Amino acid sequence: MELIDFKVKFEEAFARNDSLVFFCSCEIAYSGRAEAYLARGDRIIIVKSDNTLLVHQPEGGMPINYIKPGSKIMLDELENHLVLKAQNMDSKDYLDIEIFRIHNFMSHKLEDGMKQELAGNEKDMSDMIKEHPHLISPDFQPLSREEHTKFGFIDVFGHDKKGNLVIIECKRYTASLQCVTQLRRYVEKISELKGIDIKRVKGILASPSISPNALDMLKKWGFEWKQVNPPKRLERYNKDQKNLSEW
Amino acid sequence: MELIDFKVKFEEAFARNDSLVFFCSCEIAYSGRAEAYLARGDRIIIVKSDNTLLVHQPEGGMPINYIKPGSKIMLDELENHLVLKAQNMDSKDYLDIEIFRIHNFMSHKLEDGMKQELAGNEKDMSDMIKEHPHLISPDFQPLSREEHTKFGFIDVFGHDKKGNLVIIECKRYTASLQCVTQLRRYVEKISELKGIDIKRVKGILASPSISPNALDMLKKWGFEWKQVNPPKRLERYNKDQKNLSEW
DNA sequence: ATATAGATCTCGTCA
DNA sequence: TGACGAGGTCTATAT
Repeated sequence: MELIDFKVKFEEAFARNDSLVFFCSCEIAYSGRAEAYLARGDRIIIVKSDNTLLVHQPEGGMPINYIKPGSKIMLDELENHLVLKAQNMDSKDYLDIEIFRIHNFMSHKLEDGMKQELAGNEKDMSDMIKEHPHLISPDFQPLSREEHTKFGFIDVFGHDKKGNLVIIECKRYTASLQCVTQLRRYVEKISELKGIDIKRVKGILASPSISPNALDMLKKWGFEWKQVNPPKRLERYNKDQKNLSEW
Repeated sequence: MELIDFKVKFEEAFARNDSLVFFCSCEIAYSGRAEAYLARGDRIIIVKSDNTLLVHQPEGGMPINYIKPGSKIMLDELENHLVLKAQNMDSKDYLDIEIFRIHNFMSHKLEDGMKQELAGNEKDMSDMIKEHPHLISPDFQPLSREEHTKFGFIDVFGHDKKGNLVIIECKRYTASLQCVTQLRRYVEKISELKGIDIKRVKGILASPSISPNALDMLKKWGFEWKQVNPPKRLERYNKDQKNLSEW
């Protein structure tokens, strides 16, 4: 496709507020929170109806460049090529795409107001622990599942039969050193805020697995690890789907 | 475009190992590290030559669904619609896209082996501090900029004129509570590993700004904050670009 | 607006 | 391969 034809089509589609995608050979400069340069090559460029811009290379899961929703986008014509400029004033990001050749272009008005339902995140996991406290120990009595309170962002909070406070930090993946320091910070904060001897505040890390160093540090600080797997509410639905398709 | 025509084009392009993009009306189920369901709507679907699959809604910067590079992808024909299935065995992720209508389709073999050059990341910042230690204090004498050693992943390591060890943690953005606990962990580890009184190990957090709570905790633990902005090597190049375009 | 932490985080790097 | 931390992280939530 000739650049000049592309320019017309781009501007028509952009004016209609279509979503548009094109394949091109381009060179890219980014300036904003960092500075970046990407030499010439073939890329997939997406401009959404909310003025999000994404640049993908032909391999890899992440965009190599992007500019956030609500940016200013304009296509300028230079002597022998085009420059697609995107600027986001909020984040102070600037992206310049010098376009030398267009391989393909397409645009369409897309209609979609759906939101994804998701299960198996950390919130679901802390809900599960509060509902089934025996997953932690027969001794554990949950009081609340607080997210954002003045006491901190504790996942599950409760006590044991000896009258100790119990703070549980959930992780849906292998717990790392960072998770242990997070738990430590909460235990110290609660002890300080409630004026309770830190020996009476028990910290428990609940996760499907834990790294060796994290476990060392956890024990060193007198905390416990309890193996808990995150819940998957929709699993059966998907199993059915898969079984169906296998036949 | 008819579904049956799309199926032919998709399979031809997929066999050629093209990158391909299409707009469609679809319904999506995901099962893997979590479980998700997305009701019918118009989306942008990208299949890359490395068998990455991305699903974008017409608004927003992030993909609503995706499957990592190296997945198995197949397009099945059902009674009145198609199902695009993507499976990644490594990450145990399964994505089923039920396709009811195709709005547009395009494919092309894309050639790109370029890597992006990026400046202004945390590594650049720690390099800058090692080169210009006065950014921290006239007292600071850097010894090394280690990344991954047995002592931890300390950004800049050195000493002051009183013979104290100095550990610097750099952050290119506003430092949070987490950054302080990270610094604390490094200071404790170094003190322990080198058998040095923890009072002789100074922790310094270098960042453009710091949250009030993080600063409180930092002071409480006897650490210091030093305001340092991350470097931007290519800034002038981009400034020139911008000036150019403004004329 | 800022602060805080999760994420189907992803990605690089090193032991 | 697992562990660890950065990221132009992004996004959601609460203050």
